[in-house]
Amino acid sequence: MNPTPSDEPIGYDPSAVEGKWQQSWQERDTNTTDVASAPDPYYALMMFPYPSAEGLHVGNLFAFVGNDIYGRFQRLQGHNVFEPFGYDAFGIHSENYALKVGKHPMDLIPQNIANFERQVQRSGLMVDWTKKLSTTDPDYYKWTQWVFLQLLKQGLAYKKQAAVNWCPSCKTVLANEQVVGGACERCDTPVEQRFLSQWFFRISDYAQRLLSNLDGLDWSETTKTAQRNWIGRSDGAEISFPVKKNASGDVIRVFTTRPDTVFGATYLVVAPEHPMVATLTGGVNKSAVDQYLARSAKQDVVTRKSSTEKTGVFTGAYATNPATGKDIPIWISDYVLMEYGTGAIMAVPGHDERDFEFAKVFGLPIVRVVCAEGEEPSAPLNEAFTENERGIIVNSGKFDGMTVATAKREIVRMLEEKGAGHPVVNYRLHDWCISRQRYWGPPIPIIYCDDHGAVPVPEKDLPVVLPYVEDFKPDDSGVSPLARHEDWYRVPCPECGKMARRETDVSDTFLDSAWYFLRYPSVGIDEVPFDSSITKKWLPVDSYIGGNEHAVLHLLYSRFVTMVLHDMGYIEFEEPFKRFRAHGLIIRNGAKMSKSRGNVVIPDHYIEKWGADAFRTYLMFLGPFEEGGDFRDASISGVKRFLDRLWASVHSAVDSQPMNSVGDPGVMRKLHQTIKKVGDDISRLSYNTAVAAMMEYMNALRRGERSPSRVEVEPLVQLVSPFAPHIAEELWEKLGHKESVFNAGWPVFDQALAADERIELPVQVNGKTRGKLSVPRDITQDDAVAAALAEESISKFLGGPAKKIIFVPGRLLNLVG
RNA sequence: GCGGAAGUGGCGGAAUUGGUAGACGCGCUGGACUUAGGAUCCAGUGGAGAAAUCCGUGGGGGUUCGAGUCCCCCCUUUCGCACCA
Repeated sequence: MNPTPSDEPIGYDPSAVEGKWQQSWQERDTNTTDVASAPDPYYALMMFPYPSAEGLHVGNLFAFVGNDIYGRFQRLQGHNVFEPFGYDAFGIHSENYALKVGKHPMDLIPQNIANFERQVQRSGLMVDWTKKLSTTDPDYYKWTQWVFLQLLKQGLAYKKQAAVNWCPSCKTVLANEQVVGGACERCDTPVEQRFLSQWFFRISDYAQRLLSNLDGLDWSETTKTAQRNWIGRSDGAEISFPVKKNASGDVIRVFTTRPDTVFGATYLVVAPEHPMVATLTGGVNKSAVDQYLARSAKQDVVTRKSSTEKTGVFTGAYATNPATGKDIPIWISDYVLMEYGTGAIMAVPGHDERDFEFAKVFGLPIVRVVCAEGEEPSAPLNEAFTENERGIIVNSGKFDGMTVATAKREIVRMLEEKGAGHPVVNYRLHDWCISRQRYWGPPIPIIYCDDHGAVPVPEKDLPVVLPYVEDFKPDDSGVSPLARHEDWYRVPCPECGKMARRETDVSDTFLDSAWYFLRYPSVGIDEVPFDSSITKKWLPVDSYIGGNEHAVLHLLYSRFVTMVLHDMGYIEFEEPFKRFRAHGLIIRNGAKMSKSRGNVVIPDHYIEKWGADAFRTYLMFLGPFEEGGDFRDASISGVKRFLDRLWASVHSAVDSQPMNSVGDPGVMRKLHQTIKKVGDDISRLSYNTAVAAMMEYMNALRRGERSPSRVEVEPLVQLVSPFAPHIAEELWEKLGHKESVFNAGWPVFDQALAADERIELPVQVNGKTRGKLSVPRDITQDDAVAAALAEESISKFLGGPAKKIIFVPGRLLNLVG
């Protein structure tokens, strides 16, 4: 006789079990991957974290566990899984924090990493710790500097004086991507404009390739969309407007996506920073223009980009509209941006909202050149008519009557014949500014020599080590703190040996993370950044999981760097991540977790109380992995109860039953259905439903106080192992196995055992469910109808004979009266 | 403004192709065991109704034998981008 469940000791002590197995994994190298000779490599990568001083929070853990489950599942499928871990520890975030607490980042970061690592280890990830990296390690950033030199070699790194975003609080330049709504992404301070000499990467050269390749990637659709929008391809034309005033043959080139409206271009507008402003401006207008330029130069970027109020000034000059032959005035306004297109536009107030507004403010002519069907060409415009789907061209000479699409093509052809225009594709994507006037980053490996200019540091001299300096605080000078350390920056020129000066700026953290996935498998190899045969074996990354906040920046930069290294012949692939899935965000009380809200959850005490296994499983159970969910500690107990019942079931099965016990047919059917479902669900990261399926099976195992037998419960240990690895190992051992459960493979799914021979067939009358019939799975339509009509509770809804019968074999019967 | 995602019980959420709406868990209710239970186990649990039955997936239309799922309009929330010509 089996003991009744209520007499069993229920519940187990997670900390003892988890400590035991974490130690065992370490001693037995269970999680170490043989990168050199693994026969069936699978690279399961997660985005490496910034090791903050607060430590790991549940948002990090949610992502790591999601990846870990996927990696462990792939291992159970027979792959040699490589799951590395590292730290993205350079950057403003670390540095600002170090300043705040009055410590040096070189002292602080190792402490943070140690704390972080303790937490990560405690959560039971299948990480190969022999391949750990930190971007702040000279052995790593040596190669980050090498990457910079490769881009330089390819002509893809260049220095230019440019208007850059300057955060007066962080005292550094920000990339366009780090400016959110005109303010610093990090501290919300309004960003100012400064003119500094900066290093840029020519990512815009790769815009089309970065865009086209997206189609072939197995990535979350939302991420691909974000990248497409960021790259921002727009098809249009460049049109030249000869300047009337001077005889030197100057032309103003404009970019437009609406060449079909060129007959309605009644004035031109150039950006205040446009190089031709000075030559255009004459006599009486000069003082007004100077005033306007001074005003907009002073204005911070926030106000300029956020206010839609139109301001501007007339230059006094005119240009000729190549379509109409008429002279039109040239204005200056800050609603035209120098960084997009040519920095000049043709204004078509009839068909562009911004131009319309501007024309209204300054009383400029508004001409209609597009009509809706049935509308009079002379109909006045009370607002810009921008609907181009149904638009018909009017007041445009021989082009009248054409659709917008046709006119676009024909008018560009006409302009081309006149030499006044040609089709052009423009991208929103700008070159990547990588200079940072800060301390905490890899020094850019350049030496400035009076005779030889900017000389790259020879590769043999890498790394250019970031020196330990006490005063690493940035100042308002616009140069890095390293520029205050002459003993560091005074070095001989590599070309001629004459005293020269190091570049004192450091590079953007996004450069650190743009290639780390290439390094992981080759960690420990000092001669090269990534060994070619190991790289060929492990890359591109098979599965990459990370946050959608990096949908644009990190993922785009990584793709760019990978393409460049591919073009240089270092690697054989040009896309680094075959498959990418963005995980969701864990929120708390309906709000995003943040320090300012004080709702950040640190996992430590949850793990202490419930165990890592229960906590991991709970995180995966609280909502769809790709959407995230609300963290509420209320329902952890349900998951722990599930693990307790698993524990009790295995113990009772092993302790009180013979080895050759047989399973109940109904339970075994459910088991095989569960094996199938859990495997399918994990494959598509539907972890919450996988957990639900296992719980459902557990309910079936113990329904009516039955004691499950060994064959019923043993495979469940394997199914649960990706989620709750420690208890799975313990129970696997209890079941008599000597090897790790992660070397045991996935339970074999038997289709025949999973099939139900009888099913509950829902019967509808006129589309409303009126009953269920227990019938053989392969029942014929006639038999099903007969059985349905025999049921008084069903047939009573059907007045007479059924006029129509819809029968979906095995699924449903619908009788239409 | 543009683009994406989403609105389902008291709560978190299921429903892979149009086919039993509410799996699984929390909570709640009842019971068992117990000196006790905020432990454990079993069972029940969308709403209304004594029942038959009716009503139910943000709101309103539509397609269909059948709609949470498809189409049109509207409302709400949320995340990106935003004077990009």
